[in-house]
Amino acid sequence: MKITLKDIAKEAAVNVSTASRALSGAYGVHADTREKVLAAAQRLGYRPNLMARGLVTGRSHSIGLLVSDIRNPYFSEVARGAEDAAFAASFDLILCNSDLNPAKQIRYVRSLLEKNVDGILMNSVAALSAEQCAELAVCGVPVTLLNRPAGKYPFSTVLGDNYQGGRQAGEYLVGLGHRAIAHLTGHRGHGNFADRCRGFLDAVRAGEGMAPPLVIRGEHTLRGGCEMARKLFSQHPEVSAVFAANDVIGFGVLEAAAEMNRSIPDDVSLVGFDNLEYSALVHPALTTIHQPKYEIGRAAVEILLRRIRAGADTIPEHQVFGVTLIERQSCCKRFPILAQSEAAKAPALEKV
Amino acid sequence: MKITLKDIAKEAAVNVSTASRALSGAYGVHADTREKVLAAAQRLGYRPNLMARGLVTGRSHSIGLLVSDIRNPYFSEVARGAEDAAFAASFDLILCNSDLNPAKQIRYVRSLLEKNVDGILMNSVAALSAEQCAELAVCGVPVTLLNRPAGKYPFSTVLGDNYQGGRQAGEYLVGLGHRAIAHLTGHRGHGNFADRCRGFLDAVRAGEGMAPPLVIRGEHTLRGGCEMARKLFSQHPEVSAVFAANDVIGFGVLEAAAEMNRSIPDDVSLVGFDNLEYSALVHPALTTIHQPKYEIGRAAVEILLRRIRAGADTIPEHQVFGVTLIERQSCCKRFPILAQSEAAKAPALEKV
DNA sequence: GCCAGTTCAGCAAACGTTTGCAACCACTGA
DNA sequence: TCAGTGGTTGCAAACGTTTGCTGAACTGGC
Repeated sequence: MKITLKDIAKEAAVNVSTASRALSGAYGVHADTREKVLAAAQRLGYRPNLMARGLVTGRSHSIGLLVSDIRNPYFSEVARGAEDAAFAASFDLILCNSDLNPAKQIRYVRSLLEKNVDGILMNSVAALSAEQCAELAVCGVPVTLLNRPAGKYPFSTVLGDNYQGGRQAGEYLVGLGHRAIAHLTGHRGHGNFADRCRGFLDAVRAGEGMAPPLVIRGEHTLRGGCEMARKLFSQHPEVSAVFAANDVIGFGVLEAAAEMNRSIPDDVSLVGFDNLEYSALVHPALTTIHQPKYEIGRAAVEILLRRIRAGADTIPEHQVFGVTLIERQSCCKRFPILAQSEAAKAPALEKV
Repeated sequence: MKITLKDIAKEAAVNVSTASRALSGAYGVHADTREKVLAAAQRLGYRPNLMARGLVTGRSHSIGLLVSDIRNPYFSEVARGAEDAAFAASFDLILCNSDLNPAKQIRYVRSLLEKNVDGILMNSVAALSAEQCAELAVCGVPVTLLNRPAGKYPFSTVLGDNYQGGRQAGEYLVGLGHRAIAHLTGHRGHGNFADRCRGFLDAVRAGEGMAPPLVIRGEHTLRGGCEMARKLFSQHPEVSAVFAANDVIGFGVLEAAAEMNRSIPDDVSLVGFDNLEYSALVHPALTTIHQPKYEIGRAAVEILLRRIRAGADTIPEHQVFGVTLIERQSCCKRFPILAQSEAAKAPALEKV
């Protein structure tokens, strides 16, 4: 039923090898012959079988995309950028949702390798054991990490400038006059969150008359953000500003604030990180650090493709994207005098 | 470098064919032999090459997922459900973003067929020409449509109950006392939108003393919703309730309302469709028709898998999921007397 | 008219599996 | 003893490509 190279070779009265060369546009086939073959292929509606081709070339023209959850709008935006870049290079993208579960991650990686993907794009290797990382490092296909530092492994990386973003958020809140600021973030071990936190702390510590910054850790989800904010609002009423390590956590803060009748921005100012599409729609619209998510996805596959073409043993490439603060309605100024008096009477905050 | 079946056959001192049978668990290989082969495979870290297997079996163990845009939270939720179901069956999912562009769609489909996918999950075939649909219908792999009716083609379908959803929305608004209600929807040709519209119109027409319902069409995006709402608010001040054909359009209405100082729900009530995660977070939280998106994705691949196993020439399967209205803060009651007087003095609305 | 060089086409092996078929062996029952 | 049987294994073809190698045909220079 399916038209193969043999069929079109017969139709064009040439050998399969000649047909193959004609179709691939290889040098060394006569113009007339090529014409004949092309016509035959056209007539019969020939479509090459990529599995057969892949078997001999060792290439599958596909790459794996391993994210924690595609429902996270951060990743769906990254995925779209990645897919567009892949499509442009006629590669295709195999989607995997790992939930950051190491067993699932490694199972996905193995399955991708069995399928002979030409490269792997991964969200994180943080949860993987050292052996698993080592397995990944020597698996024979290039790997690039999305928004995570590579550590000591030979992976390429593409990141937003998390340190600078954290710093911008901190400086902005300090500049607004806030003196008691909290940071709501994920559990330890997320490289990008760690950098955001460092930037934030550096900015706050550089401020004048600041209460020591408070860092609360929890799930980096809406639910987690909500829980952290509840705790914060009830235990630390002196805090007048919050930096959420991502917008989704920030949405949770909004929810908790509504629940507990704390007005944002009047009672507490809030800045997020990522600038998701929905951050402009929530109430109040979220002031946040913009990360070029689509571009990160696109750059990640471009780097991957370069390495695929160059051979897997080339040195990894690293790209970091600048970030910018987007001012919306979730922050307001705090009068210095009030801030100072509050900071003075504030109890000692948990030091990080 | 890569370990093949031949290597483990040599290691276990048997023939490749025996090794193959042992590993596939086929009947007819002695327990001792199987043990030996399994041990060898384990020792050498054997991983089968799925392209080679696919070449002979004709199966790739992968399915294509063709959506308009994965950034649309509706589709990322569906995609997650689909991927989970595929993963459970050790199939994998190739992600394609078509933007509903027919040329892109057909290019994706061809590319998927070249890769020998075992089935295709598609968002829509509405934009495809008759020939393109026919090509798809006879392509040799089963196709299931997501949230779109199949028309006359032999595709399976999985949908939310769009008619009932539209009807529920309409009845709810009528029950609240609204007498002049508008519907903001996408352009003609979207089967699911058409059903929502029909349900809505039936509900409104069944109401007492209703102004003829107004239907406005535009892009089914946030931007489109915003534009339609601007037009609506300025040209039809008598309208006291809006049914948006999906939540994203509804978000646009929210934006336009904020811009034009129309309060939702005090001036106009709004109900959406889909119940996206963010619909609970916008302000005011959106009353909407809930569709089980994750389950739709999962059911779609389960249907697809059943058809793959049964053979492509089996008859298509259709599944429709119930929908429910989720009451939040975007609607309020309208006093009948006021509604009637307004309906009375309302100019004739555009009839659809 | 001959030879070297170039262009083009075909042959066949290879990629790593699965699977139909044949061969072998050890029994069993007559 | 021997045919028949059933369980186990091996041989080889097949899947649809790509590609190195060989050789034929043609070209042009002497």
